[in-house]
Amino acid sequence: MADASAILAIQDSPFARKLAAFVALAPQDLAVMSDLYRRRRKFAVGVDMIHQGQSDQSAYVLASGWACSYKLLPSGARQIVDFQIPGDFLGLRSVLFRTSDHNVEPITPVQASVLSQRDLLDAFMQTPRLATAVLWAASRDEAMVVEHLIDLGRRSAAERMGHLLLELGARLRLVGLAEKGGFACPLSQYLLADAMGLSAVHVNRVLRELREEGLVTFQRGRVVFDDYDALVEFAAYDRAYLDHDGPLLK
Amino acid sequence: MADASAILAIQDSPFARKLAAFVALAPQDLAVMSDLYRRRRKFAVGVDMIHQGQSDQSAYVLASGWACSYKLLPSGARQIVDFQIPGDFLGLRSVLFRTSDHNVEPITPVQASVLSQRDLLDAFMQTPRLATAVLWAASRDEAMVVEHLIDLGRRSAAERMGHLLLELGARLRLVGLAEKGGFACPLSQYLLADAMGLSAVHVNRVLRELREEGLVTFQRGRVVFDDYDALVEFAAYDRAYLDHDGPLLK
DNA sequence: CCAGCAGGTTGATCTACATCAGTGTGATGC
DNA sequence: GCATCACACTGATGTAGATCAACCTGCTGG
Repeated sequence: MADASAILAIQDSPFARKLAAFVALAPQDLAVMSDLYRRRRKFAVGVDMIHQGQSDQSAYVLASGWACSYKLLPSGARQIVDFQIPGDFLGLRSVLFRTSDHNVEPITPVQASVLSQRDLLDAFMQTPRLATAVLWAASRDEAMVVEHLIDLGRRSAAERMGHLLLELGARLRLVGLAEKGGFACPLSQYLLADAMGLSAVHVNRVLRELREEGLVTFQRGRVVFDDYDALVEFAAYDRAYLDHDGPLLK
Repeated sequence: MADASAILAIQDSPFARKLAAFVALAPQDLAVMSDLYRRRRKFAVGVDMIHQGQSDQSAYVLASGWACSYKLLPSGARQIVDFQIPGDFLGLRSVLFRTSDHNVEPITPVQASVLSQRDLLDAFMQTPRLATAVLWAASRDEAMVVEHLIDLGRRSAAERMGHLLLELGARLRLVGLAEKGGFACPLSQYLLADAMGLSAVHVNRVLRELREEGLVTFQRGRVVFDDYDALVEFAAYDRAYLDHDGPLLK
């Protein structure tokens, strides 16, 4: 069982901050989380954490660093499905199915807590509130994938880019990793291209356009919202979808 | 409690057939399902079953007919996220969040069983196996959305079309609604266009190309796979992803 | 101190798809 | 028996974004 200082530490973790936005967490929930959070592993940039087609994978909670989940096509093209930031689950689907249907790769050096299928189910039995919170978080992830699908299907390259940056901003704010007006962002234009179904060259042009329009500036690893409201308008971003202002379940 | 004849009837339903592919269901699971399945509603073509932005929605299980879930953009464009066929859940996310983030519309006349949040949670408490099966089904749905995202991001129009038709075939086969070599399909070229992020005009051309290549024929409401293996190859379709050959959990 | 390299930037050309503006056809209604 | 409507189909033209081929910048390492 976790001791008091560990519980204080967990309360400030990105994972707890995120779940707390969905469900008000009691001390015993935090204690269970603290136990879950214990087994840490480090991963170097570019070394896959989860492999497509491989079975018996663990799931993880990102403690620090950024990662991305992606699929490779026989043609060699790749599509990034989502980026993961601290507090995010990854590989939940890989533990439910026997084999993983996607890859996960660190973008920066990463620290993550390892969760076996057993750990997870045990934790859920102990505190149903936690299970509910995780189910909510998983549904939020699915809603983001759907939003991403809309990006690729029906939005222009510039709208997509604006939407992605707004979404990342909202997610980082939730876990305390964004300052007002911007955030530090380790994504290269190649990664952005693979996420948005564009070429790196075109990503570059789109970023220039957004900068020249005075909407956002993304340069040397920092995103700055030059005119937040105008960008929201331009990208048809639905504020309601990630910006909650309090736990949904008290 | 459901009687014996009701249990026999449920066993043949698309819903039970689908879940049985994931988890071997015991008689008491079927009894609970039969109770869930009781409250039926009918919906006419084009009348939304679930509304974007509206709260306190029910979830449904499709008993007969086809539906589609979609989002509308301020520009008036729409993107179909997925098609639903008999046995599919719909609106699971709408009951988890307070308000729905998407619409669901019947494509043909539809019969569906209504599930309140309460019904669902109660059923899960009674038979955890059923809960597991539903969680699996939800994860499969998410995997399909991800695959659809790959379509839009990195596959050509023709590959997308091939992929969609193969996927629909596999899903229909699972619930006993496809014959070998093809299936009845009520989707208009407009619906296909909205699903694949194309114009209806281009859908028409793509269908012609696939037909002329001798891969698939989609005409007057029937899809016929002229050369299944070649189409799988062409569309880079991963057979493993929907074609299971037995319950994953005994 | 320079070599090598990853990432960013720019211009020229090509192409897959959209858009527009029709024609054809079979089902439904009065 | 003709009007209407939904859907399928076709050709001409326009455009967003890909691809190729440079060059530039700031790091890292020997």
